Amino acid sequence: MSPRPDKSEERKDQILDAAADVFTKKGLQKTRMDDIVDKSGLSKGTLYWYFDSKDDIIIGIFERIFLKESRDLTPLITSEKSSSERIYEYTERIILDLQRLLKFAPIAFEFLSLAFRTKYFRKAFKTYLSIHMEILIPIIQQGVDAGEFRALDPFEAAVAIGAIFEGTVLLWVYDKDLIDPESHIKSGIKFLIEGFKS
Amino acid sequence: MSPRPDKSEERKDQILDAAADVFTKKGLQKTRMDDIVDKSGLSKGTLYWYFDSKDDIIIGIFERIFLKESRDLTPLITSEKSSSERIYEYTERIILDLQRLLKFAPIAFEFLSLAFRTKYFRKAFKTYLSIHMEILIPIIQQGVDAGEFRALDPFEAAVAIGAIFEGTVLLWVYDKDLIDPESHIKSGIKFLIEGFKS
DNA sequence: CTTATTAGACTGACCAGTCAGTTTAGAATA
DNA sequence: TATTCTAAACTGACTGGTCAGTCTAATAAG
Repeated sequence: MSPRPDKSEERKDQILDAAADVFTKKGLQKTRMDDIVDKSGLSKGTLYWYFDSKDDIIIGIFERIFLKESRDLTPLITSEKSSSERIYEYTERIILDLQRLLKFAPIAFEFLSLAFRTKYFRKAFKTYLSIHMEILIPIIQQGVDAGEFRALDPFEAAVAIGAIFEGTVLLWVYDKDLIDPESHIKSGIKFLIEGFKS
Repeated sequence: MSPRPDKSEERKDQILDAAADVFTKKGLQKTRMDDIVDKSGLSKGTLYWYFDSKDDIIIGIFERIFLKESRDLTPLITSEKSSSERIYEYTERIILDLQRLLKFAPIAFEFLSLAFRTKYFRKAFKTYLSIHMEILIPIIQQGVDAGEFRALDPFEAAVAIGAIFEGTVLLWVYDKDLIDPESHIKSGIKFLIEGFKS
């Protein structure tokens, strides 16, 4: 069809790479389309050829960070190992991706405030949470059934685990010198698992 | 001295009331000075008589939310009660203020992203965290000393408690139908305390 | 030669902040 | 007690810069 080779994926990546970089440095709002133009080495016309608007680019970045790279954690649900071990493994896997995510923390919180104002983001975050809950709840339920954990509400326990993950990152934002996300997530999860067992 | 009674405190409050309202509804960035003008019933000139800039008003709002209303929690450090009881009481006190804080959640996350970009906010959040850590750590240390808790790092434990608070609120932002901040904070803290004891 | 792609100058809406002037409440004066 | 006087308090039309998005012309691949 096209008399020229389709470079659209390459170009879109090029634009999103540049945008991610500038957005992270300057913030979503303070970033100008011209900043992305300069950083990408393309022109404004090209940017608008591939993306309809700044918001469109913002959503592209969001999906890249939060949705695209969803490692498949479902095998953990049916593993042979004990529930505790599987939760620790889940923790390890999340932590593997943590450095990448922390780099985007500055804009992550801007996305979060968008969750209050636009339906798209509200829905996306809801999905993000439910994916993780649907992995954790069965694992915990199995732990209860097997007598490994005491009688507890698996949903409440899963929420507590999620809170440790997210909350530790938040405390790190409060004080990046004081909090080490990796080790404090690990110790927090350990405390919880002990609590599940007692 | 002044040929007219000093209404500056009243006026500043009036402006901040209006600003808090509009900021929460529209966001820091999307809010126009004219929105605050309309809401406050004052004129633009008056706004700039009392505040130097929009940023100045934003900082005023921030301090009102995060710094002014710091209930005094220090008595908990030296109470007669057990460490667990004191942590539960600390939890109850935080929860008392939770509804007010959740109302401001939409802008709280905008403040958080400012923590990455401006020194003032970075410092303020650091202070906020240290205030809470300085209450929790001694309580936990006493629990360890008294044999109520197993040998654990009081700082790590305090971070875990803080993470439950902040993280539960974050999960609530992800899905406001699924998460009930009040009850999930309580259950999360309970799991941790059990973990401290085991 | 056709058409996807690229370039970047340009437009117009928007909005923080300004400023020249007006009003007000109390102080000073007589 | 009535009458200036003063400075703080207030007003809102205006300005100047900014920036998302558009448009037209140029380019180059096939």
